[in-house]
Amino acid sequence: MYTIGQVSRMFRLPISTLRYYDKEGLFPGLQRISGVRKFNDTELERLRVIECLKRSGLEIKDIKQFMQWCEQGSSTYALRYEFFQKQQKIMEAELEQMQRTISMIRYKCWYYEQAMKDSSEDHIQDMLPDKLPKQVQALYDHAQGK
Amino acid sequence: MYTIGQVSRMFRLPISTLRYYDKEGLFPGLQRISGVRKFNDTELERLRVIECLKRSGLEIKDIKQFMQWCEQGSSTYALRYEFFQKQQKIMEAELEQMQRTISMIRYKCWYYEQAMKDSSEDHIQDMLPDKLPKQVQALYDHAQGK
DNA sequence: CCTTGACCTGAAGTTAGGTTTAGGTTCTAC
DNA sequence: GTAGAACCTAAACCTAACTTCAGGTCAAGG
Repeated sequence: MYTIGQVSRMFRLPISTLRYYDKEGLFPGLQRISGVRKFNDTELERLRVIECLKRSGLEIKDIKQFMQWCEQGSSTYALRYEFFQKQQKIMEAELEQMQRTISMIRYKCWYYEQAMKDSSEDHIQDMLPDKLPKQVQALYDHAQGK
Repeated sequence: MYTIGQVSRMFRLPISTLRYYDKEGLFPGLQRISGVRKFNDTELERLRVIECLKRSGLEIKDIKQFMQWCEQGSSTYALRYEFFQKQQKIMEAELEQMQRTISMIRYKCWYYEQAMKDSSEDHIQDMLPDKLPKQVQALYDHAQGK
């Protein structure tokens, strides 16, 4: 069993954040001994899940809902399964978006490298929108979702 | 040349957002005719870049800085190049993080599918941390950054 | 003339996810 | 028995990125 200070150090999260999560209901059933929070392995695992779900863009209230389902036992497996299925689809779409964003940024890197060499953007502008060098054209097209 | 209403429709952005961007200095040198904003192709291209940079997680003030460099002409190519280089590195790290997050979510999908079949998590818990089915173990390990 | 639609402004309001503050308890060591 | 460390609470504060509001200008159509 761990105190809030120990958990804070283990996860490199401010104590205030852990208390905030608790207040928001992210640790239903968290044990307390004379008012002091006691985190056990269940809570550590939950905290790992919280960090993952936060990274996936979910809001605290949705994470709270999930934790409540966990608290309710095996009757909510189906709900929890759907929850992750849905989030998986969202994340896969976001991944694609992110890859397009990266293509745009890589294209811009090439663009300014070239602009530095030429001391001008004119030469590049003449190649737009479909006469760029092959590799660069691929980035450019990918960025536009083509 | 386009009015704010036309640009709003073209980009599916609220008019208030475009005005906010302007107020924050994201369109330096935006033309006005008797007080009314007139967006031309330069601003449309800038808006595309703004959306990309926002997706990449940059703050308005950083985007503003970039737009000011654009306004200053060819003397700032090197700065703009570095700007995108830096952002590229950030995004590539974020992409990896995101892929780990997706692995975790895919693992959880499998987990609850299995839990539903077994009507219990016990069987799965016994396989942790390294006796999961091969494909699932790969997801699990990847999620932990291994 | 006057109404309608599209634009303008500055200022206040909103939201999420925390963080900070002020004041209080509890345990351990000297 | 008192000092310090580590915990507790409620409530106020913070920030970014918008959004809403209240009030005003201006051009075109009936």
